[in-house]
Order: sequence, then structure tokens, then C-alpha cells
Amino acid sequence: MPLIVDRSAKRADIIQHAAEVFSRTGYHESKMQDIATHAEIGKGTIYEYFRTKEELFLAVYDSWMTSFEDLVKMRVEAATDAMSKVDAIRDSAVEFYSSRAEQAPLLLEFWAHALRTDNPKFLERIQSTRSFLNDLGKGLTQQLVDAGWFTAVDAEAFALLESGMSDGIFLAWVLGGRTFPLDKAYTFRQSVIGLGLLTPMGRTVLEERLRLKLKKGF
Amino acid sequence: MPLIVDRSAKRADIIQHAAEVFSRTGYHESKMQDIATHAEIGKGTIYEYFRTKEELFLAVYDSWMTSFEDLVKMRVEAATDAMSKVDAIRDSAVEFYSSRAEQAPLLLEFWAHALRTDNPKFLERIQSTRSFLNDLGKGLTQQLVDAGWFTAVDAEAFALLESGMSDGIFLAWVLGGRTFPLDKAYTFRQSVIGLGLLTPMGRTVLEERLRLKLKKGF
Amino acid sequence: MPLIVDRSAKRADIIQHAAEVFSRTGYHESKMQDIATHAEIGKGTIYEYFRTKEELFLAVYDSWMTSFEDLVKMRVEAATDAMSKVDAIRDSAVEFYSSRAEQAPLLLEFWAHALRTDNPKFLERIQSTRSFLNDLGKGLTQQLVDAGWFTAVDAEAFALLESGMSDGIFLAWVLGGRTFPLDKAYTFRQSVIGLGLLTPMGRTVLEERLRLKLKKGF
Amino acid sequence: MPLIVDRSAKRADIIQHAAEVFSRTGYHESKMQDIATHAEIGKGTIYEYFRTKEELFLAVYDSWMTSFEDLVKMRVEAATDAMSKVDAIRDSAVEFYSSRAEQAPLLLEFWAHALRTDNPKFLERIQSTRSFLNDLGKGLTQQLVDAGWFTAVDAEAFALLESGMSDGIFLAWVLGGRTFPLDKAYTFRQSVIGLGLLTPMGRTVLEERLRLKLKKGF
DNA sequence: GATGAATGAGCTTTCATTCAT
DNA sequence: AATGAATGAAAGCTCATTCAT
Repeated sequence: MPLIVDRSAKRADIIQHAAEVFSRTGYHESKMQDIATHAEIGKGTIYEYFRTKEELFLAVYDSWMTSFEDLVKMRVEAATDAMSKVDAIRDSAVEFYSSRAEQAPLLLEFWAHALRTDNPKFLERIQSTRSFLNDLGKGLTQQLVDAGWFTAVDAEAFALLESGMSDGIFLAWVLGGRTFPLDKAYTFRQSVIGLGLLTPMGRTVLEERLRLKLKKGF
Repeated sequence: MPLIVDRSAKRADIIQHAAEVFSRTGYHESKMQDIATHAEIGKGTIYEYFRTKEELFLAVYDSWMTSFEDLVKMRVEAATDAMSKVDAIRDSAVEFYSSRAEQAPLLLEFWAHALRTDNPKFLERIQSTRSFLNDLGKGLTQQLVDAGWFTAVDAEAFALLESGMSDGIFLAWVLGGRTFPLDKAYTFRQSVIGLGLLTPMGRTVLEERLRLKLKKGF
Repeated sequence: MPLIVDRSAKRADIIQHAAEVFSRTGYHESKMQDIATHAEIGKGTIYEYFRTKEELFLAVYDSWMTSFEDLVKMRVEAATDAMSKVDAIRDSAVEFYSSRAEQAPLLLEFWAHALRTDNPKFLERIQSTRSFLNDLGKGLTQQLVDAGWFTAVDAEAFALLESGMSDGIFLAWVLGGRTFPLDKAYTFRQSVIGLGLLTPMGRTVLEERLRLKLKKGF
Repeated sequence: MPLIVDRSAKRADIIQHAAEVFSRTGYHESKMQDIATHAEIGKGTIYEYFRTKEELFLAVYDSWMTSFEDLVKMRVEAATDAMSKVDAIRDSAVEFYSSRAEQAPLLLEFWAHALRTDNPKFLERIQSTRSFLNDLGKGLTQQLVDAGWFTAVDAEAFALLESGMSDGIFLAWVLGGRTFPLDKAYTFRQSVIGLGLLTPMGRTVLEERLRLKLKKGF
């Protein structure tokens, strides 16, 4: 066990352990005592860092989403052109969700809880990630339109649709027992969408490849 | 108190009231007493019809999904060609979800619960609707491919993707506070997909209209 | 299932079935529904014959004790001399308890309940059997004393002691998991007591036999 | 509220209060809240020390029986010869039961419960005391036989009979409403038994005294 | 700061009893 | 007379949170 030096490091440590317990057992079934035991601290200590169990839940989600956003940012910045930035977003999502397969149900629980609690911070945190992704998607879509790859499209609506689709695929994946490869499904989706949006110019370059992917499925 | 004639009618009546209470308060926050009071019956009476709260929850979900499936079946049967059958599915989903806007969060709770409970019937019931929709979608996609409207595509994968997308849009709609019109989003989605899958032949007929929709967004 | 003709026969039938259910499951764990099901009648019907579950419990005990008393009466009447009447009582107890081994725990429950309930009939019914046995025992003891077999002894106290001992042996037998033969234990007891009470005259006749039994145990 | 210093002292305190509530109201009628209130602690606190109500019941019984065994041990050790050790056991039982007259019905409830519960610890605890007493009785009986006071007797069987008789007298005392003096009854019993087992030698010394007691009863 | 003993509100579920049919 | 659907009081147990040390 690493020596915890300061307050925020200990806070992060608790979040880490809480994430594991919540993931394994679910929010409602996880007891504060379970988390304390897992973190090898006293039950009361958690309350030195988080006012309520709910607040801890929010912190766990926040921590996850922050890593996700950081991952996306990093990948997108590393990519050079708009097309590969789009790929970077998709890859980030795939990687993030795939590597957290066990935690996936907790995301659903978080969303469900967000819609019920009086605490507005839950929905706000969700919106925050969505805004981040939508803004990013919107900008890139516009660039692709402007560059003549994509046909004219309401970039805002499209970005919203895209992130919705992402969550939808994720949902299908989780509820279906993760029986198909997530990355293939995301690629497949992008081929469908891509084909739809490509301009004649873009089509000339990419159509063949995309149609092949459609035929193969996932 | 309405005169309840037979057992199954009373059962349905309890499901109805439970659905309302669950929808309003959420599964975990709803107490059996709340449901009993709302149904104007004794708390013990519920247990004459459902062994546990969880079983009642399942019954509520089952009742919703059965209506949804019935609606889809009806609409699809009424439609004459494959293209309008696809429209019928989409319209059914839009109508179903729109008319149950208040109940929507409960679907999330159900999904979340299904992933946690030991009772396998929850996931089974979810799978059942998904299978129904996927089989339907798969058949229609294949018909559209065979008829030359759609380019060659793995019908199974595409159907899975489509229902995933539907749930995704629904999710975005719910989590985003239902700030956009659900029907427009579904139509938009179909335009994007449609454009991607259309063959040159289909494109000749429909491209103009679909591109217009893309430009407008939702 | 025999055709139940009159009220008291049906009442007896319910008692019979209740006795079986109570014996198997215990008073507290037995549900009125279990009894109704076992008797193949409606739950409400029981209440036509017994006001409460407690009253039914009392009826079961009363029925058992009445049979026991009848058995004792019959056996004692059949015996000719005092000494064999004493044997008859002992044999009746052994037979009664042995043949009801499974029901034995219920007797304990009844006694325990009798000491707690406000309903005085429980203790009264217990007293009634005890009185019957004590009176019987007292009379016989006095006869044996008068006949010169037994030394002078307070017949009342001795009778009380004897029936207490009987229950005690029964208790040890039940709580010990019925690991020793009940009849042997009763005989052994009688040998011990007998030897103690015998007059020199009685001793001349019986001592040898009794001492042999002491040596053998049970 | 008394200052409770350590865990086991608090545990003992709860047992003490539970014993009082159980004794007064009976096991089934006693509510955990009653016990908590009586002990001036919160309901939840009890569950920090005992997993279930049943476990608490067992602890109460265990505590009683342990004191009883300790009392017997102390008294027996203090006695010098076998004959007075036998008296010591009898006196301990009398003292123990007499001083716990109010609690006596609870013993019956405990026995009844032990025969019904799935938890084997109940019967085991009962056996434990019985073994202790039987072993003690067996040893002393053998000593008395060896010393020539008692006639040859199966010491094991006799010891079993004796403790059964003790419980039987106790039972008669409790069920009979404690209308006779317990100590006299025990002494009376011992006179009967004693006379039966005495050898001619023992008889020479004690017969007169014992016969007198028989005549007096209790 | 860290702890964990103490708390009690609150929940699901049971089941004896009632009573309309 | 017979029934069983309906009832609701009741109880054991849980667990997030507090707070004295």
C-alpha cells in the first residue's frame, strides 16, 4: 500500500477503492463498510472526505469521465487531420469501455440515479461530458463538411446523434452480455455513417472500403 | 374502488398502479405501501399477486414491452412494403417512448437492475424484446438489400446496430432532459443511415430528400 | 377421505390434521394455511370450528391427553392387583410416548406456551391430566402401603414425584435425541423406586430381581 | 446509563437485560425493541453483539447454564466425601432453580426451541450441561458403589435417570404453579432413591432417617 | 485526522383473522 | 356451511451517518 501523503491523494485512493466495490456489487448493494474495508481504512474516515455515499458515487463517476475526457483529448491532439481525429474519438471510446467492461453496469446505475436524485450535480456531470464530446464532434464534422468530404449536415444534430449512437452501442453490448467485439461494432457504425455523409468526392476515395465493411458486419 | 372481476384483471390493475408509482418515484424509492395506497388496496394484497417487489418490477417492465411489441407488430403488419415497414418500426418506437416520457427513467433503472440481480428473468425479458426487434430488422434489411434498395450489408449486424442506436438516441434524449424532439432525431438518424446504405438506384430516387434532412438536423 | 357427516366429526378431523402439521413444523412455524391445505379444506373453514390458532392448539393437546387418559384407564381397569396396575400406568406412558415420538417436541411447546398465555385453559388442561395421574398413583401407592408391600410413604408426594419423574425421563429422552429405549428407562426407574419403598416382606420376594435390573441399566 | 468499558462487558450487559425481558415476556413475545429499551441502548446496538434474536436467546441460556455449572463445580469441590458431593449437586440445583423461579418458563421455551431450530448449537448446549452432570453423577455413583454404600448399579444409566428426574421435578414444579417447596421435593426424591440403592451396610446407618422422610413427603 | 461503536428510521414481507359471497 | 381474497399490524434486521475519543 503506497504511503498516502496528502489529502487529495487519500481522496483519490478512496475513490479508487469505492470504484472497485461499486463496480463489483453495484451502488445500492455496496455498503460503506465494504468500501472502508476494501480501502483498509475506518468507516468514519470516508466521511472525512465525502459527505454522503451519493457524493462518493458522483466522485467515482467524475473520476472515470475525467480520465475518459483526458484520453480523448490526448488522442485527438495527437491526430493530425480531422478524419483521423474522428477515428481517435472512436478508438478512445472503444478502449475506455472495453478496458472497463466490468464497470460498465455501474454507468447505467449512475445514469439511472442521475435521473432520480434531487442533486443536480449528477445530470450536470453527465451533460459536461456530452457537451465536451458534442462540441468536439460538431467542430470536426464541420471541418469535414468544409473540406468537402462530408455533404452538408447540421453539425450539432449530427454530433448529438453520434454520441447517442455510441452510448447505444455500448448499451446493447452490455445488456447483450458483451457477446460481440465492441471495436468492430464501432467501426461498423462509422462505415454506415460515413457512407451516408460522404460527398461524391469522398465517395470516390472511400466508398469501396466502406462498402466492404458493411458486407462483413461485426 | 373499482369492481375487479377476475384475478388477471386485478393483477393488471396492480401492475398499472405500480408502474405509475415506480415511474414517479423510481424503483428503489418506491415503497410497497405507496403502491398499495395508490392502488387503493391493502399492502398484503400485492403479495397475493406478486411474490416480491422485484417480481412486480419485472411485471411492470414486461407489461410495457409487451405493449411496445404489440404496437410494432400491428404497425408493421399494416404497412405494405419493406420500406414503410421500417418506417413503422421507427414510428412505433417514437410513439411509445414519447408517450411514456415520464416513465423513461424507469427503463434505465430496469436495465441497471437487470445487470445486477441474480434473477435471470430480467435479462431474459430484455433479450426477448431485442431478439424480436433484431429479427424483424434483419428480415427487412435483407428484403431491402434483395430488392436492390440497399447495398450489400450484414443484415444481422445492421439490425443490432439499429436497435442499439434507437436506445442510444432514447438515452441521449432522456439524459439530456428531453430537449429535442424525439421523432425528428429518429428521422434524422434514418436519413443518415439511409444515405449510407442506398444503392445507386435507391440514391437516384431518395438522395435529394435525405440530404435535405441532413442539412436541417433536429 | 372419509365423508364427514356431522360437526363434531369434522372438528375431530381438523384436530387430526392440525396435530400432524403442528407436530411436523412446530406451533409457531405452522401456518393456518398449512393446516387447511393438509386437511383439504378452506382456510376460513377452520375458523368455523376454532376461534383462534391457539384454541386449535389447545384442542390438539386435549385430544392427545384424552387418548392418553383413556389408554391408562383401560389398562388400569384391565389389571387385577395394585402392583400390576402400577405396571399398567408405566406401560401406557411408554406406549403413548413411544408411538408419538415425532410429536414429542410439541408437548414441550405446549407446556411452554401454557406458561405464557393469558388463556388459563392451557394450564388447566395440563393440571387435569396431572390430577388424574396423581390421584390414580396416590390411590395405588396407598394400597401398596396398606398391603404391606411398600413402606409408609406420603402417597400424595410420592405420586407427584412419580409423574414428575416420568416427564423427566421423557424430557431427557427427547432432548437427548431419543438415543436410549424409553421402555427400559421406565423399567429401570421403577426398579430403583421399588427397591427404595419395599418393606422387608416385599424385599424378600422382589429384591433379587430388582437388584439385577439396577446392575443392567438401560 | 452505566459506563461500559469493554466489549465483553457490554455483551454480558445485553445478555443480562435480554434475560430479564425474555423471562418476563417469553421468547416469542419479546421484541428486540423491548430488550433495547430495557438495556437503554439502541436496537441496532444489539446487532453489533448478536447476529440474530435467536443467537441472543442462546447466549442467555448459555450464560445461565454456565453459572449453574460453575455453582455445581464450586459446591462439589467444597464437599469432602462422595455422599456430600451428591448433596451438593442437589443443593445447587435447588438453589439455582429456586432463585430463578421467574425465569423457569424460559427454560422450557429454550428446550422447545432447541428441538425445532435448524441451528444445532441449541441442542449441543443442552447436551453439554447434561454431559457435565451425567459424568459427575456417574463418577460419584461409582464411588458410592465402590465404597459399599450403594448396591451394584449401572452408574451411567443411573446418572442419566437422576438428571432426568431433576428436570422432571422442576417441570412438575413449574407447570404446577410452584405450589410445593422445591428443596423438599428434591430431598424426598433422594430419600426414595437412596433407600433403593443402599446396601445392607448403608441401610443399617441410614434407613431410619430416610424412611422418616418418605413418611413426611413434601 | 482517524476511528468504529452506537444509533434508529425505515423497509419488505408474513400471516392470523375477517367477511362478503 | 364453506370459502379464500383481502387486510394491516407487526417485527426482525440493515446500514448510512454521527460523534466521542
